Amino acid sequence: MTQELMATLSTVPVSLPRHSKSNHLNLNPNPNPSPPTVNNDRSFTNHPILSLINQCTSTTQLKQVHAQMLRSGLFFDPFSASKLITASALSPFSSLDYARQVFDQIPQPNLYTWNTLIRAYASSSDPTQSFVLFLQLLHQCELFPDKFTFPFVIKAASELKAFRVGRVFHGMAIKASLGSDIFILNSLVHFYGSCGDLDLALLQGGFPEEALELFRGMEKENVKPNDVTMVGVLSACTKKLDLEFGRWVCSYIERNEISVNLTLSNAMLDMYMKCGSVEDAKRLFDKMQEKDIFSWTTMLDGYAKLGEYDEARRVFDAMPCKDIAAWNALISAYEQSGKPKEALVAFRELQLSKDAKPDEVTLVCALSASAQLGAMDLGRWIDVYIKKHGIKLNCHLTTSLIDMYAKCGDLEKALGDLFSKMLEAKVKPNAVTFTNVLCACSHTGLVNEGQTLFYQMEPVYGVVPGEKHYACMVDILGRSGLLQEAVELIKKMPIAPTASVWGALLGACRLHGNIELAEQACSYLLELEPRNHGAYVLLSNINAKTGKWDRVSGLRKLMRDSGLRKEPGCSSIEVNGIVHEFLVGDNSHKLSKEIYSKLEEIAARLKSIGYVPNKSHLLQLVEEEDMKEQALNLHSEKLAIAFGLISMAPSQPIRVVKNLRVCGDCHSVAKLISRLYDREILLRDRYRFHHFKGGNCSCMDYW
DNA sequence: ATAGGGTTAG
Repeated sequence: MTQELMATLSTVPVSLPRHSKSNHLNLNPNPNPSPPTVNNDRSFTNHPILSLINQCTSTTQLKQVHAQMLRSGLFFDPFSASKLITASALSPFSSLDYARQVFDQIPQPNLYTWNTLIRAYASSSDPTQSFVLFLQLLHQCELFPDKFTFPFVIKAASELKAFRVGRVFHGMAIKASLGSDIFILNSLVHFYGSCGDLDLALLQGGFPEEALELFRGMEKENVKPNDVTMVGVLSACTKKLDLEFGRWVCSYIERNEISVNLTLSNAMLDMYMKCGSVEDAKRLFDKMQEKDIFSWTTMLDGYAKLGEYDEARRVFDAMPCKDIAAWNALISAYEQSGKPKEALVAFRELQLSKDAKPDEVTLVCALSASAQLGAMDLGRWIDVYIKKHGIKLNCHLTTSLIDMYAKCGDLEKALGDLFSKMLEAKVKPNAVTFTNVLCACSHTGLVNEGQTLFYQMEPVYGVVPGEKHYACMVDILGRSGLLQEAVELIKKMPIAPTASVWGALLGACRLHGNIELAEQACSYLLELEPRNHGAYVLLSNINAKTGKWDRVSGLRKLMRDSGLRKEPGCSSIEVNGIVHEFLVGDNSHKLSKEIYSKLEEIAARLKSIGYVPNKSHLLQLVEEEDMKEQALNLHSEKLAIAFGLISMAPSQPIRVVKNLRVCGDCHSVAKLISRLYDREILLRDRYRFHHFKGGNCSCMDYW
């Protein structure tokens, strides 16, 4: 829809009248006089029915007034109709659908009426409707957009980050001699700044710069920037992380005696915080006489983004009232910086506090944290919560649900259920959705489905494949043995192959024992990421598999010399909604004794069926550098599985998440446990998913 | 005759 509109708008013949800057009298203001049905008698201004409109407190009451207006004929007076539109579109109990119905019945809506509806749509959930109306205004009636119309449609363009459409509005406003209107300029400054998040903006050097250009241009046009302008200018500085210019703007505000209200102070706070001057921000914050929820949240978010969690928490605790944005700032900061456990603790706190109700953002964060931890119980609970509260499944929420189910091992639910439903409901998948879906295809070995989707991405869904999608596709192809196809795909990439692309190829080479290609992939990978521990491990693994021990020890030496060390293995498991973490040889858990005796029991049972722990040179090298025989039993994933066996009902599958690749011995043991104890085990490691059932694993022993 | 532009979380 947006694309269609953009195309239309960019070809719109601009035939706007030039708004005279001087006060010339327009001798022929309306070449097409209104039809006779329209009553232009101004005495209606004080009509008693009109005063009723202002007393309405519900749509039902408005409808009653509407009926009276129809009966009395007042509805056919454009001014009176405009009053009804304003009430139905902008009042606190507004219903845009109803406003639109009313609008469609007005024979000759005046410009005020058009503008009111365009304005209401601009800040609605569907701002494209502003564009639709704008086009109708241009093509279906004699009226022309005026200085009120443009700020609203530009606002809609900001909301949608519709850069091209917004730029067309800018051009049209200039042609209509409205290029110096401070309201239009301010909305444009904000618009250009707000388009700065797009990938496109990054490629083109950033639109915040255009916002600043507009501000500089105001000087030449002799338009005096005001406080609202400066909010937009500061916000553009924030996007550019340009502290120097930000400071200059603050002094400009002072020099030009621009009134500094709370909003402007907040914009300054945000600029200082995000551009890296916490001191300036703190100084200003402490000095501010009046603070609102924005001031507090800006400080909170600033500290959280800097990783200063204690300080963030202090600000949060000091807040006089905490709305959902404040909670979200805290929760998302944890979730985004690899602290999913802390994120969920805060999420739980929010539910207990009853300060605010979780919204889409909160739920997306909580789902993402659940996915990171493999906490499917909580993930499912959130799924139910969404349904129970009738929360509309938008793209972000659906994508997070798909991610959560896929990462927690329910690929069927993620792909078959959620993704299909998403398409059915016409919710547009975005780049992240495709990453999750392709990843799920790779884990379930859905080569054809993955390939089809990948090639549909751009033509059907308008999502340009990025490096992550290529990496997934290389993985899907390579894993199924189509190494040559994978190489061809890499060659055809319009963007430079990234480390994850080479990593995927390397993994596939390991699986299919292609040393030659592996060496190539690895050297490309190490060129991009010289400190990639996994690359060395994989390459050693392939060489060891084919007995090239010289190369193996050479690689090991290389690793040692470069001081590369493996991060400690860590596994987590969710039991009754609480996430437990285990490190290698961990005995800090309060049920540690029971866990270790369970492990002994397992070892004995395995031994009785003839199982010999796999302590081959290969595994020692690859998985745990200084692994001793007994250390096999102390791996974090084994501890987590043992804990699951003693603490969960036999009917429940055991879900474990490990931060590194699962060790070969642990993999064999998990398979046997799934048979001996008749338990499903779902183990997600850093790279893929292992679903153990009846003695087998879904990865078919290739990982 | 009526009105408009701005700041925090993802």
